[in-house]
Amino acid sequence: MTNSEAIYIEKLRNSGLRPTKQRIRICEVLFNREKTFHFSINDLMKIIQTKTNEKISLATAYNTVHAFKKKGYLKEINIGNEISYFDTNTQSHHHFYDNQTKELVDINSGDVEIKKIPTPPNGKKIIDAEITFKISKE
Amino acid sequence: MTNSEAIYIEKLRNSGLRPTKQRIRICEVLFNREKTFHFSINDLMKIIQTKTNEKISLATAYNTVHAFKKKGYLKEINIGNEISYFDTNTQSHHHFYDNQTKELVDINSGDVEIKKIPTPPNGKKIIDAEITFKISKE
DNA sequence: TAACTAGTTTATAATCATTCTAAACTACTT
DNA sequence: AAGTAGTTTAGAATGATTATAAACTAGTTA
Repeated sequence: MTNSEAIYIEKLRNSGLRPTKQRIRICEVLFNREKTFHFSINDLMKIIQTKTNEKISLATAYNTVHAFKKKGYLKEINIGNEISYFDTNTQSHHHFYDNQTKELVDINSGDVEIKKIPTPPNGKKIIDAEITFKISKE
Repeated sequence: MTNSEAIYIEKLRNSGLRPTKQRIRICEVLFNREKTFHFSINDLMKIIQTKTNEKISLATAYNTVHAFKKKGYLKEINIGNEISYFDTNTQSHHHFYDNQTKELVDINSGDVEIKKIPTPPNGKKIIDAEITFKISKE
């Protein structure tokens, strides 16, 4: 057992999720990284198929990613509506979105500031604000 | 022929789109309004079925909405990735999005101001910036 | 260790929005 | 009146996601 495995087993147990082979593999793929990571379920499947011998079923990938999202380890990002992207950076932050390449790039929270905030409709409160800066080739 | 029909026929012709029955009906549903209007293809189908005797096929609804988008009469909005919404307000503007009710509300451009704008990645330029304020019950 | 139970995984089927297809139809031109 | 290019249409196809239900497994208890 590698060192990181032990960490993920701990993490999963603490979240009330049983540390199964599949979940540990997915943790390693997603969280064993320097930078935060954007991915689709399809990306995740490809990475697992390439880097691991074990097969993980598509349903498990969906189940696990949703479980991790529920626990706050992943954030779902909805841009360009075709498919869902997930982000290992779960803090509120903003994105560049390249319409041509469909690439998503995190923006450091400090690099953006909203000056004037609008009044929400009656009986509602603002719980989050996210800016998408659409970009294209110069 | 009503007055508005004539206007839409003109508008369609000027855009290089043949003024068919179906397109004129859709224009009336979408553009004969005081306020700007958010809708899904499904919404549009329902409205047409309710308010019109003529049936319009689903494919035509998609074709027409996409044609109108291409001509700049509609704007596609991608929030909460399940389905596409379209907006008759084609200017760059911001939205409140109610996660519970899935409702989308326009924000007046003057009510929001971005103070600090991040530097885009190399070779890219920012073409648009849109803020989504997620709201929920107080 | 053996047996139990609730939580998981899995292959497959089902669903739902959207796009494709190809045949019938129609606006506009000549 | 005929031609042709653009449109509409029903239905099939696609692709992401979710549901299903049977097989499997982690953790508990005896």
